[in-house]
Amino acid sequence: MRKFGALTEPTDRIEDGRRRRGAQSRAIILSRAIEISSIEGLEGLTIGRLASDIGISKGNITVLFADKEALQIATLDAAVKVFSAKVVAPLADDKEPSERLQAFCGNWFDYIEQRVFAGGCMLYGTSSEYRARPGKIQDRVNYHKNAWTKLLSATASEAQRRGQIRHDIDVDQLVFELTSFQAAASIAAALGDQPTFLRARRTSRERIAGTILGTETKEGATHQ
Amino acid sequence: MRKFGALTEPTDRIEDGRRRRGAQSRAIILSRAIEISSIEGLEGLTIGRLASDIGISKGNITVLFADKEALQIATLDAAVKVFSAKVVAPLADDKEPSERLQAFCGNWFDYIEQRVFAGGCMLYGTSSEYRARPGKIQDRVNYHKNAWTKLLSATASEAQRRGQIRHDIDVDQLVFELTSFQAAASIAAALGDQPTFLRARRTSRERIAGTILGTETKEGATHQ
DNA sequence: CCTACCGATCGGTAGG
DNA sequence: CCTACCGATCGGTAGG
Repeated sequence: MRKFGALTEPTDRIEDGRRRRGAQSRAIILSRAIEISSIEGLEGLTIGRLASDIGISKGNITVLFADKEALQIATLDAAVKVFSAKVVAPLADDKEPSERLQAFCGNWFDYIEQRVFAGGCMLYGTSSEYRARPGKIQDRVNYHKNAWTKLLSATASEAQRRGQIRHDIDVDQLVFELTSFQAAASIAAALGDQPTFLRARRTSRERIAGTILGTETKEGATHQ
Repeated sequence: MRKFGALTEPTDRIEDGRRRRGAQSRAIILSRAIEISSIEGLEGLTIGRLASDIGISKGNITVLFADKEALQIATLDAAVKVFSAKVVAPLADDKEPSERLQAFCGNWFDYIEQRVFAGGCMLYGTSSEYRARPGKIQDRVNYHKNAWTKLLSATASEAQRRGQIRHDIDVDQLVFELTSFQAAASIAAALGDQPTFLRARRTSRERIAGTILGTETKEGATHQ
């Protein structure tokens, strides 16, 4: 009897649009939640303020996210999704791994410079915020941070296997340094400390270039 | 008439001990305030919890610290005082500046390892917490962070003038890297990530050693 | 029996 | 150094 309706998806058995509107509300809530928690932290996020900012009821938020902790985790996940779309996704897999490593980090600095979030990178902000507070949120932060770290490590290792990165380079050491510079850059950007931010970007670029064999890069390998 | 009392200082014109007890209360309050805010952040510090933890009234705290922001700044200052006593003060001025630079950073890692504060170094924790929140607290955080950065820069510059550090070394670059590694180490220590903490300490030590001329250090100058 | 949303209010606690 | 309150807001939930 029922055909594909014009306004309902085949998987949506409810035809009055409640499910669709729910997804829309979730997106609006998370967008504002990211803005707030980028500046105030995930602990600074409150259901009441979030509701009044958007112009909806608190009950609406509770019904969509169960409780505050679930909202905080959903906010973190949504922020990481944006990060991933800006930094990770644009990279074509057909690039050489050494170029991809440089591009991942380059994209990261671009994404910070574009001020996608007012408080810099949510990954590093929440990493500091929950460093001493064990729980579900800390676990989720570590999960996301490890995903980023492992992406860089795996890319560098692949480059090393292909002979693009020197064999005496310790990949874990390289990634430790790169993420340390990113953490410093994220704070510098939020503080408006442009010189430190630019120094971090330059340091990252040259640190990677200094590990690469063969082709001389324009930046040179003048890591001191 | 009044001579130097046994229990009162000459500057204390009130002799019934109120000023002394006030200072004692301040010290007790600040000690607990540091413990709380090291873990929960300065924004996670609340007057009510602080009072009930110690077993005093909220009014007592308000009377000694005026308002919450003043309490937060006093807590930050008190934490930095502990940091300074552990890391900066023990160093004799008669040491060579290159040794002093290595010792400042070595002391910093020791102080983190000793878990003086549960949440690592308050300087880096608050630097992240207030990165996007302009105000008196952010100003104070920047003041303290600059003092630490400038201490390292001045020491390195002095070492360079005396020919102990290579002339091609950019001191600001060196200090940027050292403080980036410290920030990463502070978070790693709070998270219980010992490998990353040890890597940060080793990286810092070798980064400094790699800049030093003449005498070969035991660690070598194998910065890659 | 489900989801989405409302106005109102729950018990507690915030800074002052 | 205390109790006693205030205007407000917290996270969460009631009935409709």
